[in-house]
Amino acid sequence: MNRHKISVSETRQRLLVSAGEVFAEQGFYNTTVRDICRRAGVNIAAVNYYFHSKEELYDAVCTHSLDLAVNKYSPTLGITEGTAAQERLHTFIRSLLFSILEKGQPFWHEKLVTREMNNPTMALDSMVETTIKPRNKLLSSIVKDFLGKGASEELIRQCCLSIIGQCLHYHYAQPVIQRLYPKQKFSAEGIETIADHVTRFSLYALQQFKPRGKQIMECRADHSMAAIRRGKNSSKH
Amino acid sequence: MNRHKISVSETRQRLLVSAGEVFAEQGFYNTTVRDICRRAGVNIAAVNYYFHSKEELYDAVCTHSLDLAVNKYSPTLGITEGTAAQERLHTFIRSLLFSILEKGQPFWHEKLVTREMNNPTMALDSMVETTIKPRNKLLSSIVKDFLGKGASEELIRQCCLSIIGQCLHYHYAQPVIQRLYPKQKFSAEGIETIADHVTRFSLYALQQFKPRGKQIMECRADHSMAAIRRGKNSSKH
DNA sequence: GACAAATTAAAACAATTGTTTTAAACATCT
DNA sequence: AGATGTTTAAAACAATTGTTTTAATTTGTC
Repeated sequence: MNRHKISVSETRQRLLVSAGEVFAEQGFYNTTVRDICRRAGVNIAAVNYYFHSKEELYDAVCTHSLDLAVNKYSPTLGITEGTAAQERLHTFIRSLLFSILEKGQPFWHEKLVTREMNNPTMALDSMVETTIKPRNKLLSSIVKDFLGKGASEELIRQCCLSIIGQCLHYHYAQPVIQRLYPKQKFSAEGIETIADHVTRFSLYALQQFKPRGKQIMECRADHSMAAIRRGKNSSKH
Repeated sequence: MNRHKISVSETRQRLLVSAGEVFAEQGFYNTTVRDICRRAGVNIAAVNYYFHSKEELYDAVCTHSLDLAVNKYSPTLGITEGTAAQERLHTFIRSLLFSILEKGQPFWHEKLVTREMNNPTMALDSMVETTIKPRNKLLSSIVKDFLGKGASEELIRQCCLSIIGQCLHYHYAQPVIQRLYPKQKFSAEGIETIADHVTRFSLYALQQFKPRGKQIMECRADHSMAAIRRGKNSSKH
């Protein structure tokens, strides 16, 4: 009977994978269960047999991809307390960009989240709690390091939105970016370049927002990014 | 007979208005012709009578709203050659933000374009030519003023994307911004505040990108934005 | 091998979509 | 007023969606 549920029927897993692929790519509303089943090589009825509906399948995909995300590819990764602020910023931006622009299962969740931000389903509320708020908190702490104690909550929030906005734009506007700049590459190499720019752009701005004082000199510092770049892929073609 | 086509049946106009409203709000795919007709107080068959299909109705809305946009509310408005670079930047950002965040007929077109950028239909290609490319060219020229002659095409492009990205984020991520910051207002007053921040943020970054030289002092200048603010609504509550 | 449960397959269902048909209502002109 | 062309209204159509039903097949256990 149901003594040992070994291999919860590979069909279920196949559905989960195919659904993750399509949902991350096209979003909830633009995806049909027939498409999912076709890719999974599975009968249509399977989605209602294993999950009870398209919605619950989507929920399953969300929690499953969240598991993958937090366990293996959290944007917090490598950002410790001790790290210098500008490097923490760079790491944050880099991870975010990779997770929304790179293809592949590990990055499904961020794509789902990014879609939800723009085109919500019933899953958004939980995503706000599990993913967006923590991510925002992390970025806020980084921004705070730049702006200092005196910075208002509003300014911090606005700067966070400016940074996130720059990143997500490459995801949201991908169709038109491809047309405007056909040479724009979204390979790993290309994403690194984008990350470098966004970091530099934001760094420059943040440094200027800092209250008047000693940083007048250091804000001019161009070696800030150089220091970040060094040791990664300093010689890129 | 068809000697003088007076008053092309108010129904057609009602359809055009309702369709513009709904398309701008929900995009092409999420809009049903039944919804459009209901709002217009018109029979379903009317859309196929006056326009031949949902697609052609959408096309009509696009060209009609483009007319309104270029004739009355072009983002070029007020940006002349002589104006100071930072004021041109502020004007550009302000107009863009207003046209995607404010409600109302005059701003339909930018909302349609913004939707197309993310979720293309057959209309995107023409929009790229008529709206996006010109707008990009304008912003590029402004950015160039900041970066100077020596700036590479790639840097200019990246900075433009950073600026546009910051603005459109407020449109794209509106559902989640509302949840994260319930106090965020998108009234005219609120939009002005956003425009001020995005301008300042971008200004600071651009100034730092400028090749080394005289601007070391002036980049620190906080009065740049103050000068812009002055004369608009210098005392806001 | 036989029986029971779990899984798969095919077909059908109900709801929604854009579109078309059909006829009624209206307007215009002689 | 009556004929003619234009516009509206109601209903039906075909295609697509998520879901369910029904029966066939496979799997596990004795």
